[in-house]
Parts: sequence; structure tokens; C-alpha cells
Amino acid sequence: MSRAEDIMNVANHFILERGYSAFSYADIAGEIGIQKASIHYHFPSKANLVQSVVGRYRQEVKSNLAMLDGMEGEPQEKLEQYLNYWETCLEVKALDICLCALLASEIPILPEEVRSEIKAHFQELTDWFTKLLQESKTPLQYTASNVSHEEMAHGILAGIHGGMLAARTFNDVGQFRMIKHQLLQQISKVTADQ
Amino acid sequence: MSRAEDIMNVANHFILERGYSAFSYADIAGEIGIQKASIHYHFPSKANLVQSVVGRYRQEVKSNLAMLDGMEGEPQEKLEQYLNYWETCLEVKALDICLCALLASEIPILPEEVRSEIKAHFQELTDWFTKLLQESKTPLQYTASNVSHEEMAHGILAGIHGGMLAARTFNDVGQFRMIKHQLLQQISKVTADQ
DNA sequence: GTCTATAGCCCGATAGAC
DNA sequence: GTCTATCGGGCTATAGAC
Repeated sequence: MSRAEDIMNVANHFILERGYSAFSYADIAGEIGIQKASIHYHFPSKANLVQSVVGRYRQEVKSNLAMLDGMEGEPQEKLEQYLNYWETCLEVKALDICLCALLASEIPILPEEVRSEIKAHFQELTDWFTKLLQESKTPLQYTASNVSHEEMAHGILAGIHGGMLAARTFNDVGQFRMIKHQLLQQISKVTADQ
Repeated sequence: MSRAEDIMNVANHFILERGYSAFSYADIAGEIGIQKASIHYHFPSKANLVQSVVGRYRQEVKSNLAMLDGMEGEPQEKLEQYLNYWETCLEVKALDICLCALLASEIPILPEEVRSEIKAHFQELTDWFTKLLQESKTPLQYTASNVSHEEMAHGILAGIHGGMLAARTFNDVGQFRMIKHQLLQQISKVTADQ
């Protein structure tokens, strides 16, 4: 693995732990065992480093969503897989939430390059949720309640982000599982006994 | 208004804008027109200052919830009023979200005094939502979907927090309004034509 | 590519005059 | 209560040797 990738991996970890403004080149250098100046050789500025880390994260998410798109299965099952993915991440380490959700709270002080990456990521996820919901051939619970596909997609994104923050705050994945269950019920099929 | 209150007001503003680690005594001093040392006279440490600001915020929320408790009206109407309150805050200024929701993303690096205030606030809000939902005499939409009162309460909190972050990220209250509508539909009464 | 050294600035916090 | 002055440390970023 290249040194640049080492740096991005460690940076990713420290951003999740401390946020944009509270992690430093010194943190990364100390963890890898190099000097701060060496990081500047690979990533000239902090804005550049974080943009690279977020860009890499976005690519990873995109390829995961494309993989789900290529699979058999109903739309709700794909959404469930996405939720399961994050549940597993939180089980391994409560710190491990969506990089963009974490950085979003620092929006006003982020460099513009990073801010636009975060917005684009949220937009992509919402579009993906919306497309999935539209693809469903049978009516889902929320459609009976005067909630549009787009509103539900935004509701899913907000629920996931809020649930991640709650799980992290209490160091308890159960907080996320409750949101997951509630969201999955909303997008479940309407059946006769309901 | 006392000097200590001035300081807390300005601190509140800068925390919402920059978060815990990126706001400074110098920011506050500059805004008010005093010296950094004067702030240390009123609030010995940064942890102490932020705990005071969060404590004051929690008191304010508590008294608002108590006011809603004392009013006539169905449980859903009280929840709607709470959502309307935040919608108005966001309309005035997209920065103005829940202080604890904002600080929650910095949980791992916050001083323990602040961390426990945030947890306690989330717990109080969730308890209030749960109590309201239990009080409803008629079945609500979510109860038809195998979602418990407690799960719905957590879903409301997560939705509000995620919605606030989205509205702030895009500087667009519409992002919050969609969540509000979706949540209100879930807690609306089950009627014959649905 | 990595190092040492350092510039230039910001930080929280304290001492002590007034 | 507010000030000036300062301590000891952090930060991003750069210059230049190797």
C-alpha cells in the first residue's frame, strides 16, 4: 500500500474521531511514524487531504451502491442491506459512522472543496433512495400516508444520520437498530392483515 | 443583562457556527469587546463555559416542553408545535439548530461534563416524545406497522437531528420541512379513507 | 520522499496591576 | 471585574539539506 494511502487511512480514522478542525498533521505523523512535512509532500494542504479522503469515501460508496443495483431482489431488500452495512460498522466500532454525516456538522467552517463533496454525496444517496422507492411494484406503507417517494428518501437519509449520531453518543448500536426497524417498517409492503 | 450572560450568548452563537474545538475565547472577547482574561474570570475553563451554555439551553427546552404539557390539545399537535418551533429557527437562520445535536458529532473529544449533559438532553427529549405518543387515545399510523412508541420516539429524534443537519448543509429549510411532514404523517390518526 | 528546522500564528490558561 | 503581559504549547505550512 502506498504512503499516500496510509496517510488517507489514518486521516480518515482521526476525522471520524475528532472532526475536521480538531485533527492535525501531527496526529497522523505520530501514528504512522513519519514527520509532518512528509504529509505535506503528498497532500499540500489540510483542505486537499480531507477532500481526497472524502472523495475516496464517495467512490467506495458509489461502487457499493452500483453493486446493490446489479443484484436481484426487491428495492426494500436493497435498502435493508444498506442499513445492515452501517449496523455492522457500528457494531465493530461506534466511532465508525458516515464520514460525510460527521463532517456535515462542521459545514460552516469547512473549505469549499470539502463542503461541495459532502453536498454531492447527500444528493447521490437521496437520489438512490428515491429511485429504489419508485421501482417498487407494490405499494409500500408510507405511500398510504400521503408521503411522497422523495420525502421518504429524505426521511431515510435523516433517520440514518440521526441514528448514527445517537448510537455514537450513547456508544450503543441499539439506538441505530431502532431507527433501522422503524424505517424498514415504513417501506415494507402493505399486506392484507394490516 | 449580566456580563456572564453576554458571554454565554456569544459563546452559544460561536459553538453553533464552529463547534466545540474550533471556537475560541478570542472569538468571544473580540465580539463583545473585552479581553480573553475577563472571560476566564467568569468561566475558569472552556469546559466550564460550554457546560454552562448547554445547561442553560437544557433549562430553556425543559420549560418549553413543560409549557406544551400544560396546554390543551392532542399529543400530535404538541409534537407539531415542537417541529414548528425548529422550522421557524431554521427559517431565521440556517445555523440555528439544536445545540446538543450539533455538539453530539464531537462526542469523543468533548469534556465529560459536556458529554453527560448532551446524553441527558437526548434522553429527556426521547422520554417526552414517548410519553406523548403513549397518551394518544386513538391509534396512530405507525402503530399499524409493528413500530413501538419507544421506537417511534427515537425515530422522531433521529429524523429531527438528521433533518436539521441536512437543512444546514444545503442552507435550505425545505430539507427540514420534508422530514417534518413525513414524521407528522407517521403520527397522524388512522382514518377510514386510508 | 523524507528529514530537520523554523516561520508565523493561534490556543487556553495564569499572574498580578489597577 | 477588567486589564496587560506572558507562559507553554499547539497548529498549518514552507525552506532547504540529504
